[in-house]
Amino acid sequence: MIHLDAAFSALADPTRRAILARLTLGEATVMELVEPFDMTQPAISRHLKVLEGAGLIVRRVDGTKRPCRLAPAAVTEIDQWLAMLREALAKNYNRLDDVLAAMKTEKGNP
Amino acid sequence: MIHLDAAFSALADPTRRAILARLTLGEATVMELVEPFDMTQPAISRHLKVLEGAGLIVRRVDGTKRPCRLAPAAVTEIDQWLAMLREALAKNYNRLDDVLAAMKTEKGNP
DNA sequence: CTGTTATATAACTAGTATGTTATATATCTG
DNA sequence: CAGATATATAACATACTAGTTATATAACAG
Repeated sequence: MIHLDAAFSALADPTRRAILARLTLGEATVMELVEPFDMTQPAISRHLKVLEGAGLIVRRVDGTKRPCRLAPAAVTEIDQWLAMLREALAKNYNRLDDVLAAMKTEKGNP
Repeated sequence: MIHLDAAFSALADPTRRAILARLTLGEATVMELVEPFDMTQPAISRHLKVLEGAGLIVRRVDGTKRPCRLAPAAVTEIDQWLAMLREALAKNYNRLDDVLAAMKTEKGNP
């Protein structure tokens, strides 16, 4: 679980999430990614570096271009970590005493 | 998808992830959460505020205590958003041309 | 070789995050 | 009521983030 910090942190930025959304349509070069986002090329380049460092994308070299595409590594790690929360939430949902205790204190205290 | 920024950002911090992990075992008060983390109480209180703002936990009032437990809201949103990436990754996995193109450029360029 | 295109890096600024200590508030306990 | 306990808030320092402009590097086109 080495990437978790970097992965969640990378996903916390809306520009980076938008970049990932764009990449679901397929590979894109840096300039192709700069275009839709009203932002300078160095800014996007750094976002890409962050995404790459987090294991969310990979890049290949194609002449002077560096096409990016989605990578599975980080998503897998995140999924595994979230599984813990999902499991606990599912369990709590079935424990009525929690719910009842919450209702009791939210209403009138004795 | 209002919480996405806050949720991913909240999860980016290892202390907050550890708090959530602790909460999978069940409700805990602020002081109970302070204890295992070598950090002051105000620091934990703020982490809890962040987690609550992100929809990752909820708190009830029990006298002078404020027990926290996991909430499903944020996890659901995150899961929905990640579904997009998972889907795209699954699709790309089947597109051999991508893989071949990557292999070609990674080896010898003509 | 020269100019152009694609990308990366450096240096800087402004805003935000995270921790600390000190203090306020509210409930419990005797 | 008085003191103790549980939590929140304020004020502050430090460090990180994300953007900018200017510049470097490297490959392509002619």
